[in-house]
Amino acid sequence: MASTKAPDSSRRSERSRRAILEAALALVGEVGYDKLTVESIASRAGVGKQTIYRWWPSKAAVLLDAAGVFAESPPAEDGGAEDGGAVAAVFPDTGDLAADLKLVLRATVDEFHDARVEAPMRALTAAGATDPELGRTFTERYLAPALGLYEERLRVARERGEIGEDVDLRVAVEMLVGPLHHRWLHRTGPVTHEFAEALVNQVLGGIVRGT
Amino acid sequence: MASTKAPDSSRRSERSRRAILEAALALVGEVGYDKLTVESIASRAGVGKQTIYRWWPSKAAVLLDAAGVFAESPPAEDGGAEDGGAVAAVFPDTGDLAADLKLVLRATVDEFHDARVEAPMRALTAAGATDPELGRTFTERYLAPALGLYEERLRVARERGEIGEDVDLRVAVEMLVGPLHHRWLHRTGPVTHEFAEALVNQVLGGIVRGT
Amino acid sequence: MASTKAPDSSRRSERSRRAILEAALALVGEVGYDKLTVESIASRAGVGKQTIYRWWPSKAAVLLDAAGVFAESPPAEDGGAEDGGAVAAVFPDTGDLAADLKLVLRATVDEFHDARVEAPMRALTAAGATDPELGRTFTERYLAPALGLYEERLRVARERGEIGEDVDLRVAVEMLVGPLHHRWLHRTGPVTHEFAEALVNQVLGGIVRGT
Amino acid sequence: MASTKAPDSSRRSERSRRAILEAALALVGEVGYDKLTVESIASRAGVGKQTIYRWWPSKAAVLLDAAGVFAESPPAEDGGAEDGGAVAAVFPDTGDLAADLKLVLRATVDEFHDARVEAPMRALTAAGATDPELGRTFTERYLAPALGLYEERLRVARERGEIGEDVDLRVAVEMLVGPLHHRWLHRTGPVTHEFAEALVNQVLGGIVRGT
DNA sequence: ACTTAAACGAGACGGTACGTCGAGTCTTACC
DNA sequence: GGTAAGACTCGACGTACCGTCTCGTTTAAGT
Repeated sequence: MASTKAPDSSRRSERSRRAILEAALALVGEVGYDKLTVESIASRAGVGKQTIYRWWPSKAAVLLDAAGVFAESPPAEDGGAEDGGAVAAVFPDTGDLAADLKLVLRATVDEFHDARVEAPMRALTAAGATDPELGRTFTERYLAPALGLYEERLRVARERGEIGEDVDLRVAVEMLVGPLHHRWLHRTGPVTHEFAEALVNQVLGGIVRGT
Repeated sequence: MASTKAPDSSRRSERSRRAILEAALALVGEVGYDKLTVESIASRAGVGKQTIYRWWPSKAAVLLDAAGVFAESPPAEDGGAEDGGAVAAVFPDTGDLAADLKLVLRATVDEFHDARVEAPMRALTAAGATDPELGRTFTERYLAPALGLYEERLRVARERGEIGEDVDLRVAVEMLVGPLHHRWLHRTGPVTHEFAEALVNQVLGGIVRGT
Repeated sequence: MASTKAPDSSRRSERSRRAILEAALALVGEVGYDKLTVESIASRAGVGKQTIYRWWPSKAAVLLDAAGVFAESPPAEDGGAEDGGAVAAVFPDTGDLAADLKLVLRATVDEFHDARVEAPMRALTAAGATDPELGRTFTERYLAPALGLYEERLRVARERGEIGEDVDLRVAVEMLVGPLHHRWLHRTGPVTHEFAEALVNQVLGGIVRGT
Repeated sequence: MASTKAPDSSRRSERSRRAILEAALALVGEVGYDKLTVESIASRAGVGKQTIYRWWPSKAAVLLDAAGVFAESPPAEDGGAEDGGAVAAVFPDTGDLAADLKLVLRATVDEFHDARVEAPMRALTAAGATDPELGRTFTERYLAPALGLYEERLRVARERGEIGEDVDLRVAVEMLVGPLHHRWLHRTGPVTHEFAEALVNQVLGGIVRGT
């Protein structure tokens, strides 16, 4: 079932692979996505251009993989809250739904302010907005799993009777995540811990005047 | 006293201006943002490249203006719900807040499915994600005014006592708009009228079990 | 009858044209034909690559034109013996055929030793050997006219009764020019004035023992 | 005492060697010298690139050896006139110098029209024109021995008193061979048996009117 | 026959140059 | 002086080969 010209991945140079991903990550932070060139990645990584084109179809795809490098190892200094890469992580469950959500959203706010995260994130968002295939991959690989964790936590809450039976959890997840992303992406207001907390409060409680 | 470089806008060719904006709009729909080139816009518009560079700093800026052309005249066949361009429009106020919000969000859903709107919208979102200046302009010119209309409507509702005194209206607006944009942008789920309605219901009522 | 994409030669930059031809000529002398690259020509000439590709189909074609630059003007310090470029020149006719031929062939020998001439000549010979189209052009443009001058001089000599009626003049021309080129090209022996003179003597008189 | 890098030629694969030479010969005929690549030779020969680089320094060197394959065995159907490869052959000596020269030159004309010979010959001529080292080798290996045979035949003729004492035989040889090569290489005229015969006649008899 | 080191096929690697595309600037002729 | 046209310099594209460098896998000489 292999494609007609697939390179032999067993002979792939791990050294080059990492150098490329790290160069891409560094450069997108330095010069931005539009001015990021495959040539500059190759040169920074000390690699031939062909080695990039052999394994990735576009600079966006490189960045997509590069984003995954985060989750793997490098800046893993703390012990658990790396929910951005959010592949293997588990959502906190202290029993207090509001507190758990606030914790996670506050962490997301922090990530949005981390330049090492923001640049590739904006780059991938931009690329995915325009290129459906890439967008789909990005969503499947990183976004959907993260949203799944939210949903799971909400489901548990519902089983505990904390959430209404008729609530659509997918919608609820997007109510938590969407506004934060929206404000960050479009700069419609300050992205702060306060915003995250107000958001959780209003999502949980609704905005209409209580009876 | 005229500066050495400022073009004299009084002698500007309106004919060329419109041709350029329409060509840009048409082309972004046909080939996508990445493959949209200034040269192709010039050629399609029957215009010299210099005429584009004289009046706009980048292809994104052209698109930014082109998006405004929508609101002005061409596809204005219906009677009120053109909130995407949303420059001069007024938010409906039938007295029923939920119904009004659903009406507007349903119209937004429809716009998201209109190919003439979606391509430039994604293009501008992508461009704005990466280019802060352009993003800021996009937000100020189109997004902020639209959000302002939401906020105004909510403020009226609060004055009527329908909304809690301690609700942050900016946050509330983003709770309505953010999830819809998020789902559209990242394709995390179907963008439907049902989604819009469930969203309004859950935003207004919250998701925690009522006492 | 114009081709589909012919550039407008009336707007061509003469400055760039000369810079390209001179750079090509200089470089082929410095690094040889095989290592001569279009990129290096462009860079040396201070010109975009595209400007080369716009006007010439290959580096060989550039060199072909560059060879013509010789005949035009630059190293024209003397007053008549520039028989290498030999486009407008006239064959000497002092009345003494042998002397005239020796004069010209000696000049050719000198040119073969002039590095400014040898490098492009070898380059064009090599390119023409392999690329029939280019070879044909080279022959028509430079070689055939030069040979024509020889033939003309021989014809005059025949009219004076100095050459046998049944002699094929084209063959005779090649008997004069071929051996010199052959020895130069294949390095089968020293290319000297003595060789040129012996050649003329033996061509005129033949090699079989006189009756 | 064995050097660190010299490959052990006793273990060399004769199978690969022949496959490479034949592939090179076939390919240079099909695509020409410039487009002939080491990679294509390797692929056609079913051989690793390294096996070529281990034994030859360049594609020209491969071709140089490949040319020798001719003389060895494959197209040797006739009985004597294979003077192109001309390694072990002997010049005919029927006693009639003119006839012998015409025989050989006519055979050379035929070879120039044989596509299996022409392509590699032009390739090697081109390569040798530009690369002095290779050119020297080509001349020493193939050309000089062939010219030596001519010279030998002429020397015999001189000893028989058929050729003038003061004739320079090296020059005479080049008078026979040079014009033919020149006309073939530069396409300055038809390369025919008639040309070969006129050439021999005029070389022997000279072109000035007999007293 | 068994061992073992070199040659082998394959092909990934760091590079250089290719020929093309488009960006943004500049020039020319026209209106 | 704005405009259509398009040539210009520049930089990046994605591809093709270069010559080098591992990888297993033959394969043939020496035990």
